[in-house]
Amino acid sequence: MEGSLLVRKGAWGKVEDDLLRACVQQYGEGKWHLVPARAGLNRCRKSCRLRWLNYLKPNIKRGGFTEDEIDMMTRLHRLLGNRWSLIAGRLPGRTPNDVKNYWNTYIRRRVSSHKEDINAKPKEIVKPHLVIKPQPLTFSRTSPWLTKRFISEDQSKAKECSIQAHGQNDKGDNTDNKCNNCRDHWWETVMDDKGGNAENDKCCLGDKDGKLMKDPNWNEELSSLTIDAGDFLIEDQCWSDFLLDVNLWDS
DNA sequence: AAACGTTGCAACCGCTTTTTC
DNA sequence: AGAAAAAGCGGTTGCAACGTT
Repeated sequence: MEGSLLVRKGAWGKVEDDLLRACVQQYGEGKWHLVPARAGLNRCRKSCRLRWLNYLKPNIKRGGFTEDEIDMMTRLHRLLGNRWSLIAGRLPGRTPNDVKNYWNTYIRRRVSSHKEDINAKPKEIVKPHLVIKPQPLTFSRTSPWLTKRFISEDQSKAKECSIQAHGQNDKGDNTDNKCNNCRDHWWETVMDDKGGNAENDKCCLGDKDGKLMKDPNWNEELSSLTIDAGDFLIEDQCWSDFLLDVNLWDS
């Protein structure tokens, strides 16, 4: 189908929209290569996906951007650059295409006019921003983290130990068996915003005071870090949120 | 009223990344 | 492990609507 000369291009009609909407409602999002056939549309998968994501999706917000949204967008752009999908992910109801279009019209214009103002004034020195990016961790071959001792057979064990281990450990240390179970699993959920929750993350990464654990087998650089997690994380917030927000509001 | 310029948005294109086999 | 297919992303284009001369 895709690449065929018969595939329709250009603006979508109401009938096509209805067919696509009905198809997604019936089969759900995804499997876009099947959508044209399922919906009876003479469109390529890319076109169907784009139409759904940018226009037909139910929660899409229409109309102008609010001041708050513009402020957020500006900060996020300063932090992330042209990563429109990431920026849109932080603006509920806005699509990457919306954000990109808005930026390219309103804000770029505003920035360029601002630059003209700046050119009239003496130049100020701009401090470079520190961008925190995920770094690969390295473990030695003999690290217990890579041996069977730390690989669980049952994922439910992780949840179980998170619930059981902490708060019931009257010594408050991480050396008992329950906490070893917990340590087995923290990496499975630490970057998972949806599945995990902040409470579990704090639990799995830290001791009862919210301090990040120091494990003798950790990479040296990592083990030198001791961060008071409880001071930063608020309810329902995850580590990825925290890392982003640090850069976002510290500018 | 007509010609021309500008704007805003939807859609396309090509490339990269991820997933599947 | 590697190839192919699918998904995702950002840059760019096309065009209708609107404003200006």
